Amino acid sequence: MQIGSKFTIGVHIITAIDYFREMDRVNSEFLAGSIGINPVIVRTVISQLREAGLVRTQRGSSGGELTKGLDEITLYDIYKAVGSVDEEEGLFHFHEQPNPECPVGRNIHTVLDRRLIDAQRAMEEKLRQTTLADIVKDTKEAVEKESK
Amino acid sequence: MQIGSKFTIGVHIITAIDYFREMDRVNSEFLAGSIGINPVIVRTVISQLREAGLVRTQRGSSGGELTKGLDEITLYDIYKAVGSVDEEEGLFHFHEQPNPECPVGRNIHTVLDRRLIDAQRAMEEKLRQTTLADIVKDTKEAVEKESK
DNA sequence: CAAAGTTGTAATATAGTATATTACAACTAT
DNA sequence: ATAGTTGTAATATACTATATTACAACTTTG
Repeated sequence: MQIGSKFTIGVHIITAIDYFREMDRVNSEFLAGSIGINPVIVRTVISQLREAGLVRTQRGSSGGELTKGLDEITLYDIYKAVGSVDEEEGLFHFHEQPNPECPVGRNIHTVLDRRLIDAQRAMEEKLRQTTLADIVKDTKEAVEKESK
Repeated sequence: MQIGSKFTIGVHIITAIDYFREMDRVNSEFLAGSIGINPVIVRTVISQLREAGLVRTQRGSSGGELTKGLDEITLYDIYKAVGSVDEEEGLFHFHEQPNPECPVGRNIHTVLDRRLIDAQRAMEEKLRQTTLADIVKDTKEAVEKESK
């Protein structure tokens, strides 16, 4: 099981919006071309980024812009914005009907849950430690290296 | 997206095998009853636990036993055993066709990957920190509390 | 040894979800 | 006014998790 690609798509989108800031025509079609997916998916993900307050876009008007500095946007913000993991359900799918008549069955959930949440949090904490400034910086450096 | 329930099922199985060690007839049907799933799923998961060297079972002969001490089995061992996350693919699904003709497209993968792997590892590291001895101990304590 | 019970596994079904695609109204820019 | 763009709904497709049926191989029991 994997966390859906909307997360990396979201990162790609924000990176590209900044990277191609000077250019015009950075519309959903252009982004879709860079990412290698359908433009509608781009617009869907951008909608989620907008709802999360990360980008501004306008119906009819091409392109969009970031509402915050790159260093104020973390991977976690995007992960959350696109709903990579359902808030209610969590990262780990627990079997749903442990038997309440069994001592193990009626306690395993409580016993395990704390640990599963901890593990999920540790992953999310790592995502908080990288900002989009890091990503754009590394991307530019990688592009620099190419021309040598 | 969620990590499949085979993981928590695996934890439940090992916990129950130990918890009901004294009893006989801890077969796949009994376990299925405790977990609330189909016995075939139990046998499938047990097969994976066996292949990972965590339990011993025998065709035709009811029940099974652990091959290690509970304190030598971590949540991570079970997570790995049941293949919660594909080794090749990783936890995060990356969009598969970023455009190599775009500077962002051809570098985003390399730039992001390291961070995604780090995040996944942090989660897995947490899973390594809990042993099945912890789980069984907590379960027994929870059962104790019930009778008060 | 025969009968009953159990495991291991294959084959198939079903349901849920990610992603793709079509379509179009609402809006902007020219 | 015309062309281009976004936002979003509706639908299709493919993939995966889980459930279920079936049965051969094997063990245990009487």
